[in-house]
Amino acid sequence: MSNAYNRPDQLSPELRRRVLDTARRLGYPGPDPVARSLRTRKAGAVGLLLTENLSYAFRDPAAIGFLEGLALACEDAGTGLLLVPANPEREDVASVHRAGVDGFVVYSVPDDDPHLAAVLERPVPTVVCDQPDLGTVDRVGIDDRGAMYELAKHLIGLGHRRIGVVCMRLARDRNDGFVTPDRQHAAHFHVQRNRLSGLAEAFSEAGVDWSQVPVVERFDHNMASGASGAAQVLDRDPQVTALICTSDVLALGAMTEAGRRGLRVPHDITVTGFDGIRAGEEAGLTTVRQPVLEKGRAAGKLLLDTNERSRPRSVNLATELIIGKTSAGPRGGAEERWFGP
Amino acid sequence: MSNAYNRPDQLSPELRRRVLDTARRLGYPGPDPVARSLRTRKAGAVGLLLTENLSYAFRDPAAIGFLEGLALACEDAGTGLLLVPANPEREDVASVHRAGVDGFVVYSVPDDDPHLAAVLERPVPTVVCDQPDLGTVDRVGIDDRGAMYELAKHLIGLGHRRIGVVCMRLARDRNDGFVTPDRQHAAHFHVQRNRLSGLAEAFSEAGVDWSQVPVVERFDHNMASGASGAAQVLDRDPQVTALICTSDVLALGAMTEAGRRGLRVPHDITVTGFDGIRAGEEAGLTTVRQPVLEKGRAAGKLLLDTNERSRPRSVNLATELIIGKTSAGPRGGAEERWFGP
DNA sequence: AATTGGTTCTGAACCGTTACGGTCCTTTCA
DNA sequence: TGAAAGGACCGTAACGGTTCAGAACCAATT
Repeated sequence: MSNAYNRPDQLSPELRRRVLDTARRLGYPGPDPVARSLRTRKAGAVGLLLTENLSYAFRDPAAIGFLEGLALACEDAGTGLLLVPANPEREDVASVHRAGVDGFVVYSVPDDDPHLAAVLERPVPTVVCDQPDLGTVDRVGIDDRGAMYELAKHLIGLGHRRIGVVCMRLARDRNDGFVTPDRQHAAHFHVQRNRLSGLAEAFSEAGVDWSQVPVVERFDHNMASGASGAAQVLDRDPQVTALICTSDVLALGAMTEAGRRGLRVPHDITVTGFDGIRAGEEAGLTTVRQPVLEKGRAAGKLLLDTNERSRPRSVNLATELIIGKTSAGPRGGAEERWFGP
Repeated sequence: MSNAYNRPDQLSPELRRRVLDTARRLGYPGPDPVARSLRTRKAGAVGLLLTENLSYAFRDPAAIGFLEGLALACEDAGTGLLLVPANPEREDVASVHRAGVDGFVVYSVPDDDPHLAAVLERPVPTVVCDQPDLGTVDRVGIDDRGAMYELAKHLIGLGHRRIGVVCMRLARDRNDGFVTPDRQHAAHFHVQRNRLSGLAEAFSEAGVDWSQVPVVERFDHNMASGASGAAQVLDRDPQVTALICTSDVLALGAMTEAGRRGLRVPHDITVTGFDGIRAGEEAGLTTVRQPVLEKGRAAGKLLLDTNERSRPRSVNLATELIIGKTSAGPRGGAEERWFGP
């Protein structure tokens, strides 16, 4: 039977025809994919674990880019891509246990996420993305710390010393508000922790007391969060000359808030982002561009690469500092004078 | 063993602990999801079939919205979402056969697609989206024909009689160029066929000879296609007063091309789209808004609804005509005079 | 005629789980 | 004290394929 479907060369055409005929007559719907998977130990799909609600993946431009790249790699290999529902609110990891997949890609989850732990217990290859190097599984990421350090150096060169920061969530608990240095240091999101640490290092080197810098955290990642985060920073210290956001989406929201307050960007205030999404590009945002699509594709390639893997591989992709139209010297600062009246 | 993991009430805590202990000691990685699926006849996932390359789904705003809605529904039900790789170039339907899923959602594929046929042969519930009503499976869609008819009536009311059309691919073969009425009528994409037919009906009623209207088809769905399609129409007949596009993406491209030719929208030429995507909204595009997210959610709900289903259900969602800033009366036409000098 | 070689076909084992029914032991009540 | 009832535990049979060993058959060679 199995041979009739999958191995036509093993039997005579005549028998094959007869088998298939009676199969159809009996209403046999073709080999069951699950039974096949059990026997062959191949599911023909890779699982994607996201910390956010599944639907969030389709709302964040950077996540969409990552998905596109990952889908590209899956497509090339002819495997399916299973989006695993991992509600961050619940501790329920059953969805991870139930996922019939040949491997997992884990995208930007907090390092203490129970879903991540559940994935690592599964005896299948795994690639983590935007996570710390676990040493046991493959990793894809960028140098968040170095990239942010470079961006900070740019701002310092422009003369900024009094700054504010708006960042994404730092842990699984909701904490919309100012962030203590302790919380920054202990952040469970690798990406955010390293971006903040890059900033802290650069500004500390420039003589800024980092513990006095207002850093505001937002749980939800959307423009509204960027706007309200910027508002909170500006309420605390209206004198800041630059708002550094750890994502473009937040930065776009921050620009909205600046406009609402009559602050011109970059004349009155500098705003920077991170990611290099399309909307930011159109707004001329100063940011760090990271190859999100390539990141997804690299993750997929790593996972689906059947070659002998000696030890876990770690891939760092290159980023690019984009100097846009949203950064300039502080009001009355050095840069300003070159063009000013 | 199974009970220790899944049915703690069936055995004493002491035994459970002992079982789990030795399991860990033996390096048992937990129940195998595939074997479980085979036994319980539940895969815990639904499959999504797209006609395009998988990665396309993450590039088209309307598709992204649909995916978001579908993901929302899956999330609510705690099921995974398997993206089935169905390369339209190849006739290879193995990916459909290999997909271990409890049901399929089929999104906007040509009605003669072999992948669709393969899905319908599988003994699992199916929901088709933006497809003709097959009578045998659930369906979700909109009244493409009626919506486009209404949009056409709006343009006719403005005074447009000399129009051009840019549409998406009408069949599986690439045919970038003008479309004969025959090909329009025989289009294998339900959505495109009905939108064109709505247009044809409205303009015929207004005394326009539809067979003389330039209709240009583009295989790839992106802004560049919209631009080149518009160019082809305008080259054929520079006198057209309105460019009707069957999607917002194409319309945005058409507007780019108009600008390139020094044509002001809507003063010199009217451009309309279909879908109601964000970028179109920002551009003030006259279009038909369809609830893409709701469409995805409805498809998921229909599929995951375990209630007794009497006969296949068919859901039509409401659309809304959006009169934007890209439509006005033709040059020197009636509308123009009201505001003109 | 017996051996060899090759092809086609059949049957059984196995993949890892869950569902089900049976055994055994303990408790309860007449 | 004995029978009935109930709970805990265990063994086994599917689920539906794939794979592989070997049987059966036929033709060619010795």
